[in-house]
Amino acid sequence: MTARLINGRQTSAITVPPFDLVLDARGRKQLQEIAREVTASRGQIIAEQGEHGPELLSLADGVVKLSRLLPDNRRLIVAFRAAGDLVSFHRCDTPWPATAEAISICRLVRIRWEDFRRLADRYPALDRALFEMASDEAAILQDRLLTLGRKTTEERLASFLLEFSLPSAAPSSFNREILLPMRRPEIADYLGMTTESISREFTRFKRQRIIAMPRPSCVIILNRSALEALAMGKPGLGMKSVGPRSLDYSPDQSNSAAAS
Amino acid sequence: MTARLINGRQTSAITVPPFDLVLDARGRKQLQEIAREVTASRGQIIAEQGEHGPELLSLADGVVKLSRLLPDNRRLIVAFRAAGDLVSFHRCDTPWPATAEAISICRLVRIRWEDFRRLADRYPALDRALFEMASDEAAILQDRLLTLGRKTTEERLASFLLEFSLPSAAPSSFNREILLPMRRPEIADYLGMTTESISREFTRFKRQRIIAMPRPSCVIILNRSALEALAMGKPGLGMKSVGPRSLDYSPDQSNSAAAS
DNA sequence: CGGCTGCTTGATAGATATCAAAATGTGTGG
DNA sequence: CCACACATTTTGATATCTATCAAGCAGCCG
Repeated sequence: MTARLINGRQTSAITVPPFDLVLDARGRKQLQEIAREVTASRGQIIAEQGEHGPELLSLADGVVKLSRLLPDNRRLIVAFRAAGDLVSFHRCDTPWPATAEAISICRLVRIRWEDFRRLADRYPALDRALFEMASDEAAILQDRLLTLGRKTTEERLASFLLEFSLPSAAPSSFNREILLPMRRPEIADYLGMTTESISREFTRFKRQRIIAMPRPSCVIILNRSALEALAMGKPGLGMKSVGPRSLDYSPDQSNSAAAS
Repeated sequence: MTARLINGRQTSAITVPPFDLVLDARGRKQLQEIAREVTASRGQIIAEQGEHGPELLSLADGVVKLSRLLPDNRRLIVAFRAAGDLVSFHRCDTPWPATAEAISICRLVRIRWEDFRRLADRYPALDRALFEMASDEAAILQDRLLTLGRKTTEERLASFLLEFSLPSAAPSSFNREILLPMRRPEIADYLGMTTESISREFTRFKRQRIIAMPRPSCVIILNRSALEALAMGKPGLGMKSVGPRSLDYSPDQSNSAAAS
């Protein structure tokens, strides 16, 4: 029943948080007028990679996974989206770069690009907001690239758990508990590993008292700093090995170039 | 001498290609007025991860690598930039998400964010262009994520070679030849592998007559379709193994959700 | 209380990193 | 222009991680 959210966020009326922020009351009203709501349930494909969608999609509630496929079915989940997120940031004249699939009951807000553009012409801040979202997204993807390219399975899972626990301003007992809306194979496809490896690393974390796990979908962080050390790849703090190393390309001159 | 470019593109005056495209003559002139040119040579750090740069940087000439670092020196090159590219797409109030380093002699165009914003207020198309660049970047990063997360070393190197050969509209003999501005350790850090593995895969490709390599920095593509098959992970066309497979999460209902 | 589906665990194989050394390329100075 | 010295790349032998293959366990729903 109650749709599980990644972090317990909750929305009710038709709103698109990132855009609402930069609009005045009138703009918000116009946004609502061009917005339509639909729902999807677990397993439903919301948009397919390669397909040209005439609409911008925002997620009001639920969780969506964005994934890319190789011809032989190897798959990688590029991102999970939660309430308040835009499903994808691709430009309107470009096909969907990934397939979007609901992994829980979702409420989606649809806005036709055409209508959005008209609104954006009146509120240039919308374009700026779009840019900022896309650029934040790029930074996050860069981080994930480092994770998939250079971290061990242990470090990847640690990074994953921290990513899905709240930012943890005050370490209240609440955000120690993570309710995972995705299943093992989805975590595996998100981290570029196999279900089995995910499971083994979970077990290892449990044995080391870094986490507890009353159910497979609920992880309780017992030792956040250990997780953080692992996620950053801090050497000598529980690492299995040093992992691939990188040669240093010593700059053959003093550094002080463009950046003022 | 002649700075080696990734793809032989060439620029001369102070221009910022992606912006020039959406500006009129007057706008281009104003852009030139707020732009300053500097140069950097191989090994010079242009901007450091975490640092707040007050300027937008565009690359007029040369090649730059953008990399992220783990505390124990594992490193991943997030992207290479070539003539005409913006070095980074991060928003101005955000620190550099990666370190930028010149890997050949570079001519950089600097524009203060402050000045750029003033211009963008007059030319909203600039913000839109920025968005489109960032969103294209995100799509490319998603692709790289799939490459690093799910492809074998062989497939990754194939993807890499194709990425750095020209788009190949007409298969002229020219774009069969790739001049690599980066060295083995840099290719390794780009693909999340080791120098040795890169070298071994190159050797294998040579033995299979897929490429020729007169010098380490020059690769000639002899069999592009074989490379393409490998890069996509086509099964049964020279693959070493099937790689990790992904379970199917069969949607428990017919698909036809939000996308009209 | 079955029968599932999804998760965990175990044994093994294979891919790729690591360590070490040889070969090749590149640049410099005579 | 050639020879030498250093940097880079390639090759080889081995270890290790993680995927693969194969059962066994739970939790869940009918």
